[in-house]
Amino acid sequence: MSFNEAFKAIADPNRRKILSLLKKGDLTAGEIADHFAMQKPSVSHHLKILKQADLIEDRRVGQHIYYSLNTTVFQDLMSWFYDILQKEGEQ
Amino acid sequence: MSFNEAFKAIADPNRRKILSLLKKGDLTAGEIADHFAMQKPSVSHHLKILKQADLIEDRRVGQHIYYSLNTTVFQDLMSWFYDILQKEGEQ
DNA sequence: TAGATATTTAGACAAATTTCTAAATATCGA
DNA sequence: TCGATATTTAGAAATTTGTCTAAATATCTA
Repeated sequence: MSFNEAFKAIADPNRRKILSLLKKGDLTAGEIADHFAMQKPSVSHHLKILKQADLIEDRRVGQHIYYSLNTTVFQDLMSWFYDILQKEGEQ
Repeated sequence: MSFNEAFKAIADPNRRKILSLLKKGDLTAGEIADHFAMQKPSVSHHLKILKQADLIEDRRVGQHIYYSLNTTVFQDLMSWFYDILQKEGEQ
């Protein structure tokens, strides 16, 4: 179910940028928002979509909510690409 | 420019299905449309989006237009995934 | 050249998406 | 407990997307 959600999630350049930021380490919602021109509620919305697609996880630490990459779904997406690129007979 | 277009193109499940069909071999627009419940102009629209994203190519043979995969852009998309999955220090 | 077949283009419309502002919720620290 | 800070939720507006029908274009064959 989250396979299609994940593909839709990464279709947005802002969300791909969020994923790239999180690759370097966990960040709070506010720290992520600092990298964008859009308002915080908009960033929050993108975070929600990434979370629903299981591409990121969150944990609250006091007032802050930390976001981190969840790489397991990425593997599934990669598999789809591998499958497309594989030649007939190689599968 | 077509990097973002490609990510958007593969976000749609019907378009991913078209790509999977073409993996097995080239098909005409009509043959592709036969695999879907939607009308031919809708399929044609999806083919146009995939073509603009450089994910497929077309060539006319008489009345038919054959579509085929263009795998070069897939490599670029894969690279993005690789980069996300790579751990810090491994890059 | 006329009719049939294959496909795309045009234009309309509903649904989904992206962004915003305002308000709500959660937590901290004095 | 109160005010400040961090973040999300709600709801509205503009844009984009996916699909349809009708019409146009291209090619083949008799």
